[in-house]
Amino acid sequence: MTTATLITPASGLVLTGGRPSEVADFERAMVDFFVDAADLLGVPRSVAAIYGIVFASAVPLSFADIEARLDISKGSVSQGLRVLREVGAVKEVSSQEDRAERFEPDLELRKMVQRFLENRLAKQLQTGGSRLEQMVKTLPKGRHGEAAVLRARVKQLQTWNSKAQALLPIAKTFLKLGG
Amino acid sequence: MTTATLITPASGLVLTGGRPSEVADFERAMVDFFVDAADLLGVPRSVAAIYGIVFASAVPLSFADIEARLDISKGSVSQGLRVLREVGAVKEVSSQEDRAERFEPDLELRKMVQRFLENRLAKQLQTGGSRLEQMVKTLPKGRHGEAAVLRARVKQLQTWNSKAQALLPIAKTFLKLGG
DNA sequence: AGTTTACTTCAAAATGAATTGAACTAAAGG
DNA sequence: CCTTTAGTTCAATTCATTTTGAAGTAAACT
Repeated sequence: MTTATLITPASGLVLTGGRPSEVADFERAMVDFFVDAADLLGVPRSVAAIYGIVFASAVPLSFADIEARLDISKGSVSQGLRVLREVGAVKEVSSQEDRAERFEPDLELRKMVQRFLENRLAKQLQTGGSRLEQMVKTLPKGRHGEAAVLRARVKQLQTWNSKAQALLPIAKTFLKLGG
Repeated sequence: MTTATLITPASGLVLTGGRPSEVADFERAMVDFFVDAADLLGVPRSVAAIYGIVFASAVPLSFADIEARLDISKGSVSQGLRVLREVGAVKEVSSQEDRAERFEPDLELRKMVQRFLENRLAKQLQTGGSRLEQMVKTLPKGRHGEAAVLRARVKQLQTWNSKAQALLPIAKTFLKLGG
């Protein structure tokens, strides 16, 4: 088997194959797109890459396809697919051809974004909120204006925290429009 | 010097001292708050911790104060402060007492958040946009409905990308209200 | 001029996260 | 049943990022 190995500039990942190079280019671009997003969203790059390669295929991909196109180990593919299945980003479809599992994108992006907002942002804002309560309790009651300064700072954080909380549902609604 | 060493549960950082423990508690909570946020925003934890300890003090802190309270190396303090000065999160104030530099929080949080939105989110959305253009160019023109499937997927990403772009200014405005 | 104090630099060490791959399980095919 | 194919698991490795600390610079005292 002839194996041209191409380095994807941005993702640092590798796509292999002797397949038509427009396809490789397209896949590369798609993988890079999701890998970039992954950095932002705090998801492991390999997981994003797997999602990208699945998203870039019009037909469901097998485990082996993914392994070959990204040139990553079986172990990584297995773990990556597990994560993606768990969050519902990818689903298994049965194939008549052989007994290999095949994967295609499942959730709409909207739902994934929404889930991200829920899990990462909302949760974070919430634990931030309780930390702030904790802070209010431990506010040093020193003399001078010092205590006042610190109280003001905590208040500032609380204001910010609730604004962010208020923004979340707005963002959700906004992203929902139009689909 | 008696040195009680306390482990901060969430940040994994350490605060040392024989100082009144309410103050330590308060500082710990503040440092944890910012360290949590740092994870979300993709800033190194030690940098966030330094900002936190500075934010938790009603009076400007010296280099040595920071080093001692967080129990981190001089090198880390130096680098962390450099980053914070560069982004304007912290500023140097002169002290009459001695020739040590002192630091206090500079930018309002609002500006820091705004700067984050600009730099990380806006930039990301923009490079995502150009990747998408690239993808359109390399869309494989295979027969069947396959090409159509892929075109639809790219379109979906574009829609999402522009929605997010549109959301940014809204978020900015919203966060600005009330200050 | 020499010493101390205050900080910076950067190569090396530590840490932590992602990745590999070999051993394993399970189901299908013969 | 025995073999093959398909995928999982997890200890060990690799890789990237952070952190350290020792050596260096520079300004302020004396």
